[in-house]
Amino acid sequence: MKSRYDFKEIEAKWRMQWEKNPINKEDDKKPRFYCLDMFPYPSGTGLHVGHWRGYVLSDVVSRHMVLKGYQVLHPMGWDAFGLPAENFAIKHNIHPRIATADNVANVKRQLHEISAIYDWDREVNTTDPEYYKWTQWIFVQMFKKGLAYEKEMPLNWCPSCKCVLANEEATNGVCERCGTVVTKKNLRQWMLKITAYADRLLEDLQLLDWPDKVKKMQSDWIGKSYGAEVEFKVKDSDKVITVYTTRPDTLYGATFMVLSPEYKDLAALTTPEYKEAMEKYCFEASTKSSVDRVTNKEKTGVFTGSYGINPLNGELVPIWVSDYVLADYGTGAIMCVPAHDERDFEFAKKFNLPIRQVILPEGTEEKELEEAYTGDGIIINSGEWNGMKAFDAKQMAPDYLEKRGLGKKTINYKLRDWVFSRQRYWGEPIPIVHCPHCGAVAVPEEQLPVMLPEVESYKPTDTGESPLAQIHEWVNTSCPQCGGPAKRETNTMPQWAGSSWYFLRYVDNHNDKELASKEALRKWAPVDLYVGGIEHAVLHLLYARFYTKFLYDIGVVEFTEPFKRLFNQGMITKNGAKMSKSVGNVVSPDELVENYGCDSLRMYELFVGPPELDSDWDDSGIDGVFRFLNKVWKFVMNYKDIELADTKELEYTRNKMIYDITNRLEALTMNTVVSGFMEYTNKLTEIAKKENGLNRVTLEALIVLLAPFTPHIAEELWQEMGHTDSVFTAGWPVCDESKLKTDTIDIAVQVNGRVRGNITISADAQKEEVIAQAKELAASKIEGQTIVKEIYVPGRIVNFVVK
RNA sequence: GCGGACAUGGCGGAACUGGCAGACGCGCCAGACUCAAAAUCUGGUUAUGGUGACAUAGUGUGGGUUCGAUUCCCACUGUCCGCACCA
Repeated sequence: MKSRYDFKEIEAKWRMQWEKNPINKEDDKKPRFYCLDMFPYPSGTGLHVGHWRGYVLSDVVSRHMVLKGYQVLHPMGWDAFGLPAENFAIKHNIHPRIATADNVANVKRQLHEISAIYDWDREVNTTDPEYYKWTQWIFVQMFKKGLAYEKEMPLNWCPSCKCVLANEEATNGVCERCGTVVTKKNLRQWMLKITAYADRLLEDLQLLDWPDKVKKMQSDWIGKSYGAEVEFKVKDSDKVITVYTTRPDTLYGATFMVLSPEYKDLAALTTPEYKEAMEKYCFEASTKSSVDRVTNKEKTGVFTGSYGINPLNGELVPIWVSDYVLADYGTGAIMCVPAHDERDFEFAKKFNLPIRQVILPEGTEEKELEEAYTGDGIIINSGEWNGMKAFDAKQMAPDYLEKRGLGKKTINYKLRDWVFSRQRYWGEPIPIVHCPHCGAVAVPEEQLPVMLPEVESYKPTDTGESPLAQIHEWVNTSCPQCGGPAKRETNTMPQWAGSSWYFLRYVDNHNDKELASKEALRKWAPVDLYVGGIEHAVLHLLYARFYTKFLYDIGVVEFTEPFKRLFNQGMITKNGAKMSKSVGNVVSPDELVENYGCDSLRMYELFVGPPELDSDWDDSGIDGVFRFLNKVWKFVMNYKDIELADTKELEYTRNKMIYDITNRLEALTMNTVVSGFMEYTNKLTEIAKKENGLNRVTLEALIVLLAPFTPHIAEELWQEMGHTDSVFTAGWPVCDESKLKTDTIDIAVQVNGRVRGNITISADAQKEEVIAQAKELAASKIEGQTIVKEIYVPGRIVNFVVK
């Protein structure tokens, strides 16, 4: 008998065993389960204890499913294109491929320390030409369907990364990667028409078992709104200004209009008198960053000199220009109802424009407004609409306008098309050839992949041109369509391209005929459980949903959503800060594994706190888990050869343990699973001491329950119990619920809601009997007072209300 | 500014549909073992009062509903997150 828990020896031994004989073999007689982690970027810093958290959780689930008799797909790979490797390459003049390969090797070594059941035959790497061939293939399909198109427009430009950014990468007007304030730059770029999927991306959210928070973030990002487009004729002009409004019910209250500085007809609408001021204002607006446009709270603007005509009452309304109106939302022009919109109110006050109230809060009198009133009420000052409820008027107005030819019902989205090209080296080349005769032509599918060429300098330029543009022998090619001289597209794809579909490749990663075979996809996809951080809520997770829907439309996959269930694990911080090399607070798992072992660290990762919340790392807590595993070791060693008949108490405790651990594991409340293990081990130890023994069925149940969490020690103890096969063939213990009913129960006795003691009674005792006993117990507290009411909640509580 | 989440001992955190608050762990205190220390084991550990059984208060603050509230409702304070002039 081994008296000491020698984790080093045990863990090395079982890692070798599993390598020889994996516990998770494919077997189509079994049901299947696809459990996926968001694949890592192989950074030079390597993994820290925060990465472990998600990987351990998904591995616990995977191993649990194996024990439940499933065949499990639990793969791992590398999201390896991207800026850090490229920046490293620029600094040290080492090809990003080499730096990436080094990092992959190191992170892979660290991943082995987790002892997850990854199937490394299924490894994918987004920078592998055999992989990005299919990333390019998907782009070509989108191009053929008109979903990938070129457009020149002002775009988010990060002056530090020297690269354009998608809207999703520039929230708050700041670069998502480096925090630099984003400016605007007018560039020709490739776009993906994700807006064509806006409605489906919104509607299908309801099919998903995802955290509400993520669903809300996506639906807010898509930003669907219902309203109307209304046409305003311009006085003494043939121009018409169409505005978009979600409040057509307030149309009678429109007292002026505002155009964005980029509005297309602006020059024609500006009278000579205001021309100079207008040009100055528009020039200034164009040089402001989007952050300045927002943070400069004070409203600014210039009058055009023109007037629009309110289509309902024929009133003349002055037309102004202001940068608070966005060029790329709605029509770039708005009608202003200062009485009922805060921004319009502010503008009207600043420039002394009229304010007319058209909604009166119910039960009040019309009086001068101190601020915009945006609530519901009764329509006034609005011709034949007077007396209606604003809410009803809002519903009715679009149809009303449409019938009279004054406007139409409209739906708008905040979601914009996805800016898909980047002016950087380390990414997938966009498989397009520009021909002076044929225009943009897709590279024929049989010529894919378009390989990323060697280049002398990886340095990005300030001009918005990719480093690839310098390689003339690569750039100059012939047109696949007419054979004439042509030039290759020199931009590359954003990092999100490879990660938007990688979960499909795992199911059939060696396939060189198609992205993945129908059979393999049918077998494994979509993903049953997806585990990763919340930071991708509107980036990767939105893009992957879009790709999946597109691939569904062209018949590649047979499902419309990639991830059935999503779990967002919280971040692990150190001293309250996100772990980073520059802050110097990175806690590496390597040393902890060395000192405590993989099993202890796995269990402690789950014990630090609720897995969906952020937790601050504290090394000292791992001692508790380590002590626990030592206790389990001794406990099993002490009692494995002493067979005791089941007592009622033991039977109950064992079944309750199985019941609690299983439920908590399936709810993914892993911190309570760990505390549950400690609690039940304490209880069983007490029983064993009292009875002077235990039994096999109880010890084995404990060992199997532990197996997904601490697989090495579980295998070793399983062997100590005399088994020759793996603990993962044992099957998940089943709780006999009939044993959860006990003969006696404890009932708390309260007087006026305050607990005064406990009574232990027979489980099938009648109400009268319970109350009689409770009364006896509480006699001294009731004495001298009268019982007004007796409350009896069977199995829980008796409460006497006394006066 | 708008929207959302959260608030429990010295610390991390438990508490299923309203029913014995503080499980479990860390830390701390005391004891055992030891020449000594570490490790290990045993006991204690919300606060106040009492030698004591016990009593009283107590889940951010103030109110409400209820026989009974950490849990439900209202207001406030604080922390975190998302969006950021989307008409």
